[in-house]
Amino acid sequence: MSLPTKNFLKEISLQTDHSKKPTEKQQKIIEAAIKMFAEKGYANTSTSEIAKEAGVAEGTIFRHYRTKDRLLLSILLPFIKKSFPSIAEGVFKEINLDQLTSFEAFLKALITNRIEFIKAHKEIFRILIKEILYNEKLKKELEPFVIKNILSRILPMIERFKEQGELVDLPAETIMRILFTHLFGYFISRFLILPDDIVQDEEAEVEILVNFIMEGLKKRS
Amino acid sequence: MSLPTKNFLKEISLQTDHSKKPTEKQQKIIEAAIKMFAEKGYANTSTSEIAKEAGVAEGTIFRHYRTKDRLLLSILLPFIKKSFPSIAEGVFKEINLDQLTSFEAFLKALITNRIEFIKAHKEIFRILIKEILYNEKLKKELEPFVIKNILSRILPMIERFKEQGELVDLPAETIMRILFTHLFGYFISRFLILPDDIVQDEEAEVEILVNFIMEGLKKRS
Amino acid sequence: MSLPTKNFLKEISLQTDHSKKPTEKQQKIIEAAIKMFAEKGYANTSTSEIAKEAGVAEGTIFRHYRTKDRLLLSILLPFIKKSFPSIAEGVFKEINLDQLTSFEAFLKALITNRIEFIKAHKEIFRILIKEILYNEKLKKELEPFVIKNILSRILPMIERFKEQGELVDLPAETIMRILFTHLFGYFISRFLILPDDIVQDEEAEVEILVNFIMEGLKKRS
Amino acid sequence: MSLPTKNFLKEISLQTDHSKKPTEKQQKIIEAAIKMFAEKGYANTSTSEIAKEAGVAEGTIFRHYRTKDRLLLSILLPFIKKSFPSIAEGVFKEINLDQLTSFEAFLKALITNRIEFIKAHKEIFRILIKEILYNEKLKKELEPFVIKNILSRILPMIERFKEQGELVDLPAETIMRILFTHLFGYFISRFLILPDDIVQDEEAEVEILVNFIMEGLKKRS
DNA sequence: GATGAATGAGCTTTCATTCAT
DNA sequence: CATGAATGAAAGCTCATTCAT
Repeated sequence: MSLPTKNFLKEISLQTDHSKKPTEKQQKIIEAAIKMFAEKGYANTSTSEIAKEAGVAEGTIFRHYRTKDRLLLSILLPFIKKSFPSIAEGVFKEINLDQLTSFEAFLKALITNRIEFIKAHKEIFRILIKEILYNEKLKKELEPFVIKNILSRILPMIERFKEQGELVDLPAETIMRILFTHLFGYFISRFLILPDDIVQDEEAEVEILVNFIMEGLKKRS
Repeated sequence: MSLPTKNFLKEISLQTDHSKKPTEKQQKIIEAAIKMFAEKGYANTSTSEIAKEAGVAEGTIFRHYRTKDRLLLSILLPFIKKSFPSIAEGVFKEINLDQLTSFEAFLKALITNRIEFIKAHKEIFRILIKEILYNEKLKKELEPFVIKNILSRILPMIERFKEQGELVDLPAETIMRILFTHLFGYFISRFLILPDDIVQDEEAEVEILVNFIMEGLKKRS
Repeated sequence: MSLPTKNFLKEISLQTDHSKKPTEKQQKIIEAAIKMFAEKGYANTSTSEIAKEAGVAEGTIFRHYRTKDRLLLSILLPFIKKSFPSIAEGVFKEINLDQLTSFEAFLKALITNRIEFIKAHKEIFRILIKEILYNEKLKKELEPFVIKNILSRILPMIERFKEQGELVDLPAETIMRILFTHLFGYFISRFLILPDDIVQDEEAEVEILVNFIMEGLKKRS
Repeated sequence: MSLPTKNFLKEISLQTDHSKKPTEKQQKIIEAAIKMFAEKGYANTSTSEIAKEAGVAEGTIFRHYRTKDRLLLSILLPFIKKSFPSIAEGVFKEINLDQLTSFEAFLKALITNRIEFIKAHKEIFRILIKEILYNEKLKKELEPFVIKNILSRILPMIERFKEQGELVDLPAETIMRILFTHLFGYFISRFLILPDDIVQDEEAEVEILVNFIMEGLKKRS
């Protein structure tokens, strides 16, 4: 895949101008593409397969999305915008941060929020992860974007809780990395590798996960 | 990719018949393929690229490996044989299990051992993970193999330590799943997503990781 | 060549679904393929040669016929349907059988009819014969079809004329075989080996041929 | 197939210089090639298949025969020399022509002789016919050779018997063509299309065949 | 806007042939 | 002599993309 633009962020905002409502055919195409990309991966899915699955002519795909690349981006970009940048914002909006007296409460809110989000967009999440891993280019282009949006928001949060004496005495970046490694790893394991319905008691699952991380990160006395 | 055989395990043992020493060119081909598959993924790498990278004619690849599929398997199968089946065996051989009085010690030995193994074959690990995620077929064929080899060995171990009162009072399968999710997730995050040299103090890293998991899994008093 | 189906007869009827009108390019492709297959044989003709001859892109061939195999079948199947099953039917339709008082008259009608048919499709006939000889698989798949359609129609005819005392006292199968051997042999010699225009007086030719066969087969007194 | 020489006849005599006895490996190669060419046709048989069947290395084939073409010729040329040029000679040698008072006796001797010859070299005969039909070039190069050798010998014979009043009053060329068409057609039908062992009583078969032809060709009173 | 025929670049694979050992 | 690794040209085929209708 050769991404059509060098400036990923600009592309995202340009893409936003798609204020026009998608036609019924467009909807069908997107649905078909999501299904097949998630199943077989972008590179293993041909546009003709998508067209057949969507019940449209192959030309129709290109009329709307110009290239296969942009079809992928049309799926991923809205998802990325809704997920990464707001990774904390979403939390912040739904929770009154001031009332979060503990890092544990913050973490629980964050994880619950993200799990729900991924569950609501499971297939697109799968596509994104697969392509990040498979496609060095996409990964590279996403990296600064993620760093800017996630790190910049979470790091201060960590600093604050460190000051409050809630977290282990490690550099904030290290804590960040540990947190990220485990959370991200958890999401991939759970949503890309394990069977779909393995977790039954979601609340208990989050409880364990938070406990897990907290015990690893909380200040040792 | 259409895997050339239905019986993955048989294929593995047949593949062992590599009694003939590989040519110099064969070595070059394998090296080039590993490099490119790890970088761009199997589906995004053409055999002509591999040939060019290896400095051989494209025909030479097919003289030795018959298909692109089998080239991939030639890389993955030896790795799988060395990694999955022995995931605990390796640990058992190097450590005197009887002396492992605690689950923590066992976990530390296991993780250290596997990290070293992956570090020694980082690129092949990347290829394997990428293809497992990207290629539903490979995943499906690997699943029973993994279940048989990993679960059957680790589960008894967990039972034992549960009986010794070291582990949280959850079903062994749940503990297993939690352990797997986090370890696997950790490996993927660390070796496929984060930059190569982010971990400097490996011993401390394992310490944190084990601590992390132990705190989450140990018996709560 | 690996024929795409096991059931030749089914394939034939499926193929009939050619309800869509062929494109102009499709027509060109078929014409070019017929010309080149007849000239050089299927195996010695490359799809790129056909494309060049037809004045289309190579991809166009595969868009319409999926494989080189099916291109060949697209040419042969309609011909087979029109030729073999009706080998006698065509005769029966055009001639009032009841009025055929003699085997000689029947034979003459049959031969005249088939010669005209082959002359009208000389190139396809050549392709078919060549492939039957060259391609064991095609021959095998065609065999039961031919037996069913030809033998079952001609044998009763022979029996009838034997009863009328017109034919030599040999088993009907033997007469059938002799007839077949000579007719088929004649067609191959004439249309595949001898120059195109060697026969000038067609009527005389048939006369000689029928005479030839009749003298060999008629009842000896 | 691109025949390696323009002058077929010269090639034949050059080839004769192979007075050296073939090695055991050469024998194996020739046998394997004959078997596979007869079965699948020249174009559908790869040199590596031949090598495997013969139990030699692929290089060995090329060491002895330089090209795949020449391997084919090594098989066909001796056969052609023994068959076509002597088509009558063989007859002449074995039979005392002067004693042949009738065309029928000549024909019977000729046919019996040729049937035995083909039966002794059935596979090579098949290869030759297949390639003559499949390969326009070979056919073209063989044509003058055949004309020169066959026509020049049989035509005078026909003239002679015509003068003796044994044959129908048609131009000798026409009689020749009819004879050729039927004989050649008969051989192809019998040895390439019908099953191997369909003829049980060979003597009766020849009897019928000769009768067949004679009745067609003999002088009508 | 929607279609699907047409394209051509590029893919995997085959194969006759060469040549160092 | 025999081998088989290596070659590269050409084969059949796929696929994203274009464009006339």
